[in-house]
Amino acid sequence: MGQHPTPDDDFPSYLTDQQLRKGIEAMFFAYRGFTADPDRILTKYTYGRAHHRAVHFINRNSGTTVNNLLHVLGVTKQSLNRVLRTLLRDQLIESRIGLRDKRERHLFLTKAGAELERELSQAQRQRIRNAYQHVGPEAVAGFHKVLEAVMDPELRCHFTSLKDEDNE
Amino acid sequence: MGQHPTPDDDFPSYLTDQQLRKGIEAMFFAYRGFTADPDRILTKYTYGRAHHRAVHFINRNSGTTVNNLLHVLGVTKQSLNRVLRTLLRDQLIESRIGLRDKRERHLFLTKAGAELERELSQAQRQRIRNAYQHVGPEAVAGFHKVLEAVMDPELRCHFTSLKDEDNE
DNA sequence: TTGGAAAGTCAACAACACTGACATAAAATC
DNA sequence: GATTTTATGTCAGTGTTGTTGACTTTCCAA
Repeated sequence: MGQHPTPDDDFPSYLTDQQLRKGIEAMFFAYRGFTADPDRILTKYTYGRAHHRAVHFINRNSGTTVNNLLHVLGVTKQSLNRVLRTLLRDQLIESRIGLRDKRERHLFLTKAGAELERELSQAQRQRIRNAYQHVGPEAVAGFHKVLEAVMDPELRCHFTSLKDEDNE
Repeated sequence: MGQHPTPDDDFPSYLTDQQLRKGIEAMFFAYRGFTADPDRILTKYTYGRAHHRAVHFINRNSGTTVNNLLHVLGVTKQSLNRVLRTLLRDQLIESRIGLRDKRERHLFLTKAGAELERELSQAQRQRIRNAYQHVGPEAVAGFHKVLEAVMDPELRCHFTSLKDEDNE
């Protein structure tokens, strides 16, 4: 099954189990590279990947609530709270009580938090930029298509909602 | 910088910081989907993602040594050893002393280990297959190009060496 | 024969996820 | 107005996965 040596229209060669496994391994190795630069930087601050993710999405969606953030990140509030507490303690983020709904806390980056975010995202962007430049726009378009198709549908809405904001 | 509103040849629109950030977030959400199915299965066995990775690469490269495996996985021998110990205990893998070099341990999947590997990879392949089918071969080719370009050069050799074996 | 590589083990630790339980405040509903 | 639900925060405990450092055994090779 899937090991068909002579591909035809019904069974295209890019859908063999071997090709799929190549894609799986490429995803594994690429994700390592994808997180390598920020991880290296974060060790300087005794922070981890979770802090990066929090800072990234607070910058991306300034004023987001805790509840929204933990849905986007897909973690429990206890797990997120641990990260937010250290970021608040170190004054990298700010938490403001909601105006309409006073139960909600809206999260913002401080000046120092924005600086950290920039340092992390610059390194990560540089790697992606190099890769994009190397392969060209058509490959990048395909890359985006596949990634979106691989997402869970319920996670995809978080992504596309962010994407729509870009198109303003 | 990078927020150029009117892209030209020197600064193509697919290399703006916004586009790069989209790619970064797509990678984040897609990786979640990518690991979701195996993770769900693994909880049944009280195993984790590290067990999946070990089983995957032992299946991929049957008879591999511990040293080779920890280079591919990018973890310390202590971390890998903990995983291998439980897999040995549960008789999912086998460790044979090397014939030429008796210090080396060559790792093999048992029947039960091969079954687990199949269960995990089938779920993961199905998701990738659906994505590939949905976007078509050109997008898949671009996907592979970008992933390979994102990898660290020293990790890429592990990937390409695996890839070359496919082409036998 | 000696040096060093390969493998395994033990201990300690840290990051990051989980569950469960509990508290507080405020909104929403009955 | 009383009750329920929601949003948040916190405490305790647990598990996986990674790390360092130290130590031993085995064994190839110079």
